[in-house]
Amino acid sequence: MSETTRAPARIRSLPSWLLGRAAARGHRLVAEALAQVGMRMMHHAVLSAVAELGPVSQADLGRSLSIDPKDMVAILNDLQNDGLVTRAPDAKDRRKNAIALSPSGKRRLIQTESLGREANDELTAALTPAERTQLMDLLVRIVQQEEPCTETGPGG
Amino acid sequence: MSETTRAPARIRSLPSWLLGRAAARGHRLVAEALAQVGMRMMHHAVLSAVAELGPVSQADLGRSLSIDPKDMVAILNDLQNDGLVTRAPDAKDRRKNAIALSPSGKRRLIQTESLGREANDELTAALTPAERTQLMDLLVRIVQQEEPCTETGPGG
DNA sequence: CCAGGTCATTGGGAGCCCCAACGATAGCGA
DNA sequence: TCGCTATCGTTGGGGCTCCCAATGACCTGG
Repeated sequence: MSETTRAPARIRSLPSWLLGRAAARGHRLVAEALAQVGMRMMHHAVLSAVAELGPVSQADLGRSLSIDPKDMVAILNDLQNDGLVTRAPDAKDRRKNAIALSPSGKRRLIQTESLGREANDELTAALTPAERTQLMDLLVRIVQQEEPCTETGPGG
Repeated sequence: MSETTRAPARIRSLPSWLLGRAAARGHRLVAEALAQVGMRMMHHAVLSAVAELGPVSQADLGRSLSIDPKDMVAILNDLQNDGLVTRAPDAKDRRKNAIALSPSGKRRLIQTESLGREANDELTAALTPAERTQLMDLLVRIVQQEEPCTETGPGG
C-alpha cells in the first residue's frame, strides 16, 4: 500500500478539526501524567483554581473553569476524600460550600503543576517558545469570544 | 457585582487547557451548524474523507480521521441509511467494505462544507486571516507529533 | 493445511459536556 | 410577615469522543 492513509485535506483545513485533534493529544498527555498521582485533568484544574481563588463556592469554581455543576460535585468528592480540599458550609450564605485548599492539597498541587507543565512541554515540543506564546494568544482570543467580559474590578 | 468569577491564571496558562476550551467551542459551533441538516461533526468528516479518498475501506477511513472503528460503524450506518454513501463489499478483499459517495452524498457534502466553513469563520472571528493561517500551522505541528510518518513515498 | 494478521462488527467503559429537576437558602417587594 | 424570584448544591438522564477487548470472516505466507 503505497496508499496514503493520509488525511483528507478538506477536513484538516478546518480549525475546528485541528483544534479537536490537538486538544485530544493535550488531554491524553496531561491525563497520562496526572495518572501518576491518581488524578485527572479536572482534578488538577479545580485544585489549582481553589489555590488561586481562595475559599470559594462550587458555583464560582464551576463558572471559572466551565465545569458542569454535576461534575464538580464528583470532582470535589474525590478531592475531599483524598483530603486535598476542605468543604465547609459558608457562614454568610448557607447555600454555599466554602472550598479551600488543605496542606495536603498544597503539596499535591505542586506535584500536579509540575506534571502538567511537563506534559504541556511535550505537547508543544515542536514549537519554539515564541510560537508557543503566539499559540496561547490566538487560543485565548478564540476562547474569549464566548465569555465576553465579566470584567473584574482591578482593585479587589 | 464585582464578579471575580474570573479564571485562574495558572490553568489558563496551560496550552492543554486552552486547547480544550477552544476545541469545545469549535465543536459546539460546528455541531450547531450541522444540526441544521441532521448531521454531526463526524458525519461531515467521514463524508468529506470519502469524497477525497474515493472508494475506501472503513479501516482506512478510521485511520485517516482518528475515528474508532466502533464509532465508524455507527456513523456509516447513519450515512448509509440516509443514502449518502454506499457500502459495498470490496471484490479484491472481501473483508473490506468499499465506501463511496452517492449523488445525494455529494450534494449533502456541499451543504455541510458550507456550514462547516461558516462555523469555523465564527470560531476564528477574532483572528485575522494571517493569524488564522498561523494558528493552523501551529496546530498542525502539534498534531503531527503523534503521527510521525505514514510515509507516503514520493517516488512511490 | 496452518499461523498470523487485517477487517467489520459488537460490547463495555471512561471522561467531558449539556439539560432538567429538586430541596434548601437568600434577597427583595408587598 | 408572606410570597416571589434567584441561587446553591445535589441528583438524574443523556449525548459525544475516545480507548480497550473480543469475535467471526477473510487474506497472506509458510
